[in-house]
Amino acid sequence: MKRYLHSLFEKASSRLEYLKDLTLHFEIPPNADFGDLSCNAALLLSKKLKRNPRALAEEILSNLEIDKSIIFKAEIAGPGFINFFYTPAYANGIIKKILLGGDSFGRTNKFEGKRANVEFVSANPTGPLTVGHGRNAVCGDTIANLLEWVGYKVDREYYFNNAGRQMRVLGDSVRLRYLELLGDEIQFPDDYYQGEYIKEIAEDLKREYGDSLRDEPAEGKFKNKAEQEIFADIEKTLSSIGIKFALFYNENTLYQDKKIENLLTRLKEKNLSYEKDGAVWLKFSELGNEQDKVIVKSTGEPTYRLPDIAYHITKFERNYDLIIDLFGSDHNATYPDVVAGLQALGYDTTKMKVLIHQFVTIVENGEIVKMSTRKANYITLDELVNEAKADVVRYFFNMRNISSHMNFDLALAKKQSDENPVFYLQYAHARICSILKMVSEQKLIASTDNLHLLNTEVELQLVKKLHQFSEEILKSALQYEIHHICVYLEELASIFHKFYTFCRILGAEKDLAEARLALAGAVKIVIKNGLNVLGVNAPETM
RNA sequence: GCGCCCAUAGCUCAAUUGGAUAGAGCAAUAGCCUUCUAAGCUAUAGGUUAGUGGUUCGAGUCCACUUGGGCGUACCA
Repeated sequence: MKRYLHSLFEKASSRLEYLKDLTLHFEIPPNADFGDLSCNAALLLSKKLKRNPRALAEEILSNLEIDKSIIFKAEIAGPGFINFFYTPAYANGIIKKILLGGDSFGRTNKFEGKRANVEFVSANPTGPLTVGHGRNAVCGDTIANLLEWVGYKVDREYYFNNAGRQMRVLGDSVRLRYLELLGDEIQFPDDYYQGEYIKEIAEDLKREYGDSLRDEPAEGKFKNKAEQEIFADIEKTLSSIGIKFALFYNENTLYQDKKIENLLTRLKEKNLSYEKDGAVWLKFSELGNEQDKVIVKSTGEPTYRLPDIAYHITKFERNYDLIIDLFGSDHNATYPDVVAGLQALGYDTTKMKVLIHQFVTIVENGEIVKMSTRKANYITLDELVNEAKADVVRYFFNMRNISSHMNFDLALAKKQSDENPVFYLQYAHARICSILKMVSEQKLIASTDNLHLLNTEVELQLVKKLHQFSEEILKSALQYEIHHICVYLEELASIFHKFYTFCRILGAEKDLAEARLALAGAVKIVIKNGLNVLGVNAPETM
């Protein structure tokens, strides 16, 4: 429909000069009295042309050659909006399109042939994933889904580091717990990993090797075993909420492949780095950032910025058209340096999109739970999934704008209460499935032959809501804002539940029943496809 | 101190490049199951969009300041 309206304005612009360099926006008005689509062109132009907006609207409207079979009414309202009203015949056409499109209705090929890389989670294997990681995991996966729905070929990627101080401490934590199991007296430092899982890993080692690891260094079997077991758990947790990564990129390979070394050379050649106090510094201040930062410590060890830049270079070398990083807000100070570095080296950073999500505040019994992997003070994602079900967890994280600070009330999540609207959506889907089962025993078959019989208020509303789905997908994908899908689905389900209450199928006259059946079938497809994007199941019964 | 993010109904959150009467769910109150699943529907109530000023035809949205919170601000990642 928007395409049609654009073409109308296109034609009119041959007579009205001022329409030529205007980017038109059609939006869905807040109120049905204002039509199905609304255009604020006159309001925008009135400022530029210094003319009365309503008069401008009159002039524009009289120059539009509207096809009455598509739009039966177009009128000026309020300060100068032009409101368009669809004919029911046009509106009903969407039902056929949806039934025809089926599982892929809503997909577009806008970005066909393009490749995207979405990096998310990227937690180092030092402990189980927490509820805090859940938001990153779910949102990242859903963004990847959305990109696939608009045509991208998407690689989900997990970046991790199994070297460095954190991992040394991890290995030594396991070593101490192992010695403890052998009966040694140990001093377990406060800043070591306190979690029970460390003891479990130590037990596994004892079972496997007996006491033969007494003189094993922390960074040998202890660290390796820890990494291996923790990573296995992380993958299992992710898989329990339907997330599977195509690629795991280990920071170590950057050293093995000499990418760090090469990067240092390039930075030096470009005169972007210098030595001071025995360390290597990068001239971030010259690149527009706050201050110069150390990239190689005086000990010879790189800081995280250097491998981060090297890592992103590999993404550019792998020729992605779109590179997405999803981080928690604790990274908001680090990514500008990485971007600046890449840009200085000549990479097209407009291909990159860094998304920052705000933290989840865990609330239990009215108190805020502070989480720390080190102190073993956390609630794992596993616990949450076990108690609240994967669908609830996914929906909960999907339904909020990632830039909003969200509270997660554990008690509520565990209760599986109506607080979580995912049931509302799933219930709508289950109700439709139930109807379909019923009618198959009768002699009713969904038909699009008599859609004009769908003429009650709620039926028309439902049809018009269906029109918006494809656009919601596209808009959400372009803005990387997944919560729009949830808002849309809740609105759709709400109208459907009204329809279910007021528009009976069984018992209605045959032609009407079959038309309503077609409408219900279309709603089922859209709800299922929407939930599919969110990674949430659409159950047939509840 | 400085930087980024945030503040909307009792609670959790929406609000389409700045647009029309700020909307949902939960909680509350009052109704609706002999008829396709009541995890549903209907109705009522709930707001100085943290505060003050500014920009303009028009501000929850943009700007300035104030207040309150989150995250950063390392030769940690």
